[in-house]
Amino acid sequence: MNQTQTHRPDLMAVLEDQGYRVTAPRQTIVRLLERKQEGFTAEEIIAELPDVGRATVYRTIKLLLRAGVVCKLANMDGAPMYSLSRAEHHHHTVCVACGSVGEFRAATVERLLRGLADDIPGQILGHRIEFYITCDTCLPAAAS
Amino acid sequence: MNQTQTHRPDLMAVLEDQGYRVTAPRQTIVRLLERKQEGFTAEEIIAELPDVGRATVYRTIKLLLRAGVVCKLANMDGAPMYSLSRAEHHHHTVCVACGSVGEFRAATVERLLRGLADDIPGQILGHRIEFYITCDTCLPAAAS
DNA sequence: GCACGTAATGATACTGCATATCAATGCCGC
DNA sequence: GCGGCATTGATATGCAGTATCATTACGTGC
Repeated sequence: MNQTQTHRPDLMAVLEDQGYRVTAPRQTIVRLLERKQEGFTAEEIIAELPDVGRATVYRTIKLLLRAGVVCKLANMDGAPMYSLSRAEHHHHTVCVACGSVGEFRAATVERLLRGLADDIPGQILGHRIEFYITCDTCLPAAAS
Repeated sequence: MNQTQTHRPDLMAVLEDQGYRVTAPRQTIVRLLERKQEGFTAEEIIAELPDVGRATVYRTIKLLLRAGVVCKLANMDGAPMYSLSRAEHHHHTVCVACGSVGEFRAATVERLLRGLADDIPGQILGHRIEFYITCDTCLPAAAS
């Protein structure tokens, strides 16, 4: 539950472990992502890397998604965004002001999920839980 | 927590209350929506109502969204869908097999939200909670 | 060190979902 | 009946993402 703790994985190594080649475009993308503190959109990455084709950007993001080191989420409007993930199973907080994405894995959530199994008819396959916040850093500015 | 209980609002009356005109296209759309048992997509509505322009369908859905009688949600793949809403504040279960949307408002969820306020840095503005399930009706078929 | 096969790339086109534009129409009050 | 605003729908556009496909790069076996 510490938002500032950043265990940043070596994304390229992750891809390599999965048997993918280390190529120049992939390294370019991955290096950019590793520097991102906030959530990001695919189009943003594409714009920042004019020398890499859009297909490659989307492909690489998809590889990272499958590898579990990147998460796809949505901002409050439902627009898609991505964020690096550090923990295994977690949920997200998205600051509507600065776009920073936090992860939390409160024990209460997991307890809730177990309790809810009785409340929900049928078999639970998956869930989506996201919180939209004004983060501590943005709160002072928002108050003005 | 009763999925089959359907208090179906008169959608046209809702729009009228907000000061919008009762027009033929809007009535056509609204009548179709009122018959929907499952979640639906905008394109589905557009396809079923060839005489109504797509802009009008999207516009009407947006009016209903703002009025709070329709909810926008996402299926497990993240594809957007809509559903009529009956209760005030609730969350959704989406059956991945038949697309039926259930609402639940388990007390545990609200308790969770209050407890989480301490865990999450900053001020919570909103959240998104969706469960993807195989509903009781589809379970037998899924087992085969 | 070369040839072959597969992985990867990127230009382009396309799909799905949704909004913007805008001229035409319709309804309402006066 | 007229002036004005709400509404409509055809069309264009935008955004997110995938499909296609010819070309290039890589790595492995020989």
